Amino acid sequence: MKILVIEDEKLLADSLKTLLESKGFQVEVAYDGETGAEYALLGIYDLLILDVMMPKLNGYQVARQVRAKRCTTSILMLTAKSAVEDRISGLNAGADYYLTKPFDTRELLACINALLRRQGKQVDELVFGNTALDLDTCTLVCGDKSVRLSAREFDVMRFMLQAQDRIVSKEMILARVWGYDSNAVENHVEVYVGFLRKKLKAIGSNVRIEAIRRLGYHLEVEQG
Amino acid sequence: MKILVIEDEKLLADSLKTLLESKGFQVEVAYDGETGAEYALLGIYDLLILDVMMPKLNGYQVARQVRAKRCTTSILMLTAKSAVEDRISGLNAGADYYLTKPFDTRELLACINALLRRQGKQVDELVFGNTALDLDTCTLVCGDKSVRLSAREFDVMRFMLQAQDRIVSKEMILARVWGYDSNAVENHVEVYVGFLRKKLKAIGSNVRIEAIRRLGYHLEVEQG
DNA sequence: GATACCTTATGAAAATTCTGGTGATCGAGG
DNA sequence: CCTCGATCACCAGAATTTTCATAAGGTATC
Repeated sequence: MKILVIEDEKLLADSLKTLLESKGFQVEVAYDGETGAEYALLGIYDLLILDVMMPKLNGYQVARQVRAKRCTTSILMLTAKSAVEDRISGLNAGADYYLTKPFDTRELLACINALLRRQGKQVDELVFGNTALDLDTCTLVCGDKSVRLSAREFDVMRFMLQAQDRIVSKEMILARVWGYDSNAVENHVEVYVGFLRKKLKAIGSNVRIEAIRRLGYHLEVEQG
Repeated sequence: MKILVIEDEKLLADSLKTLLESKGFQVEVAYDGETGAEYALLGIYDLLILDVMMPKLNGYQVARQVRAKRCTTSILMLTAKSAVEDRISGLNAGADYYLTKPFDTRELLACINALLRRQGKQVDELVFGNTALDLDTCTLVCGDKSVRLSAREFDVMRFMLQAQDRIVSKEMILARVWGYDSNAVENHVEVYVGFLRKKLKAIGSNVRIEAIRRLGYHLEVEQG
């Protein structure tokens, strides 16, 4: 689970980082809105924690910018402003939750869990067509047959399943699975899609990974 | 959009119903936790608004019961209890948002919008006539028929749909889709307009791409 | 050191995209 | 109303790009 904290108060930002890392999250920090928005748009985070009052771009602007680019990462807004109007602006700008400082750390963690749960990233299996991906055992299951996936295969498969009906580009898969700063190339994705197709067929799944030229891949249920 | 309100204070429940219906939602009300949980488990609602203090089953219990049955309807908890512990219990019981009474109606509506937005129920699409361009799957949809567009076809179609009623010149399309510095020629546009017309006809769309001599192209809805 | 996994490389295959040409259509001007 | 030039539609095949499948070399792990 990757979380991006966008917060200009260094003290708070760093204590957030420490808190969240102690709970097993991967955390990165941006200290102003502009770099925050830039990071966020990579689309590799599961959650943004976003302060409102910041230099360069404020939190509302960051949220709007992120949503305008059709980035669907969950946003938790965190701010000293407690007026109702501010909460409304935050939610309308695209935030998913609004918490006012000072906040209780247990409440923050409960919010984070609620948001991640809602993303369907905490369930123990992802289902598509007649096939399920068991997140505990990294196994593809179809009827009474099943096959274990390697770590990479699993990451790629999970990302595609989470995208649901949307088309996922190879860049997105690369950024998410290999990391945006790795030097992996698109052929890696192609090879792993090949592996996955083979394993899907082996268990008799009706799920097909369809290639869409220039755009990426797309999951489909085979009709027949 | 269907909303279920579970609230024992009849006055509040009914005013919520009125408010939400005035915003175009379909609303049903349950006046205690037991019947509320029963209704909720039908799985036909897009959102539950759930009071905590209620006879028979309280809000936490309802939420837990709903989640235990793997029902993923969004839950907005609404209560007079404002202690942090209560908010944490609510979120951990499976709620997606926690609002304390008395609440501002505009804030309530902003929350509801945020929750429904997160459900991704509204697909991203451009609509014209009886036809829609699904931006997630790059597909033209008309009734129950649909056809996938190639990357170029999609770019051209999107540009025209975004132009709405305006006439778009071939230069504009070239600049926008192929890039102002490419060496593509106007015939490219003509060819792709041809492709699009064929696909529009194939799905029975009433959208026509009309050529306007010397000026460019224009979308029209065929009258019949 | 055997096994599984990840990365890199390659050529074949497939689909999209581009090209040039031909015939159809339109509108202006006589 | 007819002619002519310009514009547009359409087609078939070429060129290019993208994807697939496979193999082989590295690396980590037990």
